[in-house]
Amino acid sequence: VAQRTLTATSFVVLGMLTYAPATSYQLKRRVASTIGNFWAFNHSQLYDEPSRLTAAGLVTVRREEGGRRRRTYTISDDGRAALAAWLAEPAFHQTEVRDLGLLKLFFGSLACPADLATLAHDQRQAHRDRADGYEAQRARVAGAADDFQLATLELGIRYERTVEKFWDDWLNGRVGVGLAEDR
Amino acid sequence: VAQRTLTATSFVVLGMLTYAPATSYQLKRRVASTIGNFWAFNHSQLYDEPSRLTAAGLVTVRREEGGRRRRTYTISDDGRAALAAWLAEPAFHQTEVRDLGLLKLFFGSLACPADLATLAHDQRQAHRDRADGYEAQRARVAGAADDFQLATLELGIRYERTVEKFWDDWLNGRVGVGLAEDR
DNA sequence: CGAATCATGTAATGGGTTACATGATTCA
DNA sequence: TGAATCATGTAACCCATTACATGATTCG
Repeated sequence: VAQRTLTATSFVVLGMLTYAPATSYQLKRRVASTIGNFWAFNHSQLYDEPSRLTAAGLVTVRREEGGRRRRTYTISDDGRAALAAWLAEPAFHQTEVRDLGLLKLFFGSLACPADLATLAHDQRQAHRDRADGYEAQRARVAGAADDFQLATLELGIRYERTVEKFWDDWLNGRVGVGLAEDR
Repeated sequence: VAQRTLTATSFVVLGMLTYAPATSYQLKRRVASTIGNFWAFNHSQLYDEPSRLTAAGLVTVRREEGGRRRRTYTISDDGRAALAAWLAEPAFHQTEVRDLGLLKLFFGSLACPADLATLAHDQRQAHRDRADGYEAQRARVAGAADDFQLATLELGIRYERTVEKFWDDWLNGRVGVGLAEDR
């Protein structure tokens, strides 16, 4: 039962396994349709992390005999305890927003105006699409998902609409010092 | 002039160096007061990355003779070209929002109500503080920063207010399926 | 003048990203 | 039945995180 510091990835895997045992591919699908919306995990992470958690005794594996010899992971009591402990402790970490578009905007003075306009259009569209997608998803899963998952989705929608509006305002000259005062 | 794929960190460093040559510590300070607000870089990254960029020929170093033997980095023409090329190319990468609080909310069904309430209070306060901080900062730098940097800050403020309101609504039962319809 | 903070690095570990590979299904 | 996609992994490299360390300043 080797000890190590658990990462966000660890808790994502543990959390997903509380719903039901799963293979890495199933984890990938569960993640992709939920938190993967705003926090990307590439599939190899979801193949690696369960191994580590197994080594730490937080999940157990069972490998198929024949065929593909798939590995199915199940959360252990220790795993549930670790997850519960994490949920109970205060979350004082800063939110990270990693947005290449925003980074480019920051250095906008170095870019040519045409590229900036393209950037703004692309970003507005991308965030609008994303918001639309979330709303469609919400309509689809409204019955199945629990309130917490729906709340997460709700914040996702609000976030994307906020950013969409920002780029729209930017394109229309409504972002700037001059207008900062009128709330 | 070794070739390698440039990362976001690379462009942050290159971009910061366009303002003026800088030591790693100065980079750290410039970053901390701007994009470091929402995209964290630990200081060793800003000591490592310039070395890599030097190896790639995108910046040049000059080391002090006496005293601390500080290294001062200057962006090269190749560096400017690389930055310009990046700014000109379309940005089709998904925004990443890495928020531990949101992750905990997602798994809220596994937590006890009291911990969830604490979480919500903490998050609301944290995001409010952050928004207030940004507004203070905007007031402070309004004259000095360029429009693009101010725009970045503006989005930061809108983002934090959105999230603050989300947690506030959550605490007041105003996030949920029932109310989804009334826009 | 001692403590705290500022400033400037290096080292080690491990997690994440990318790329490589290939066996199963599905579907035209 | 061939192509495309789904599914299931492995391997290597590199960046990011953490920890370690220590010399300069500042300030009470």
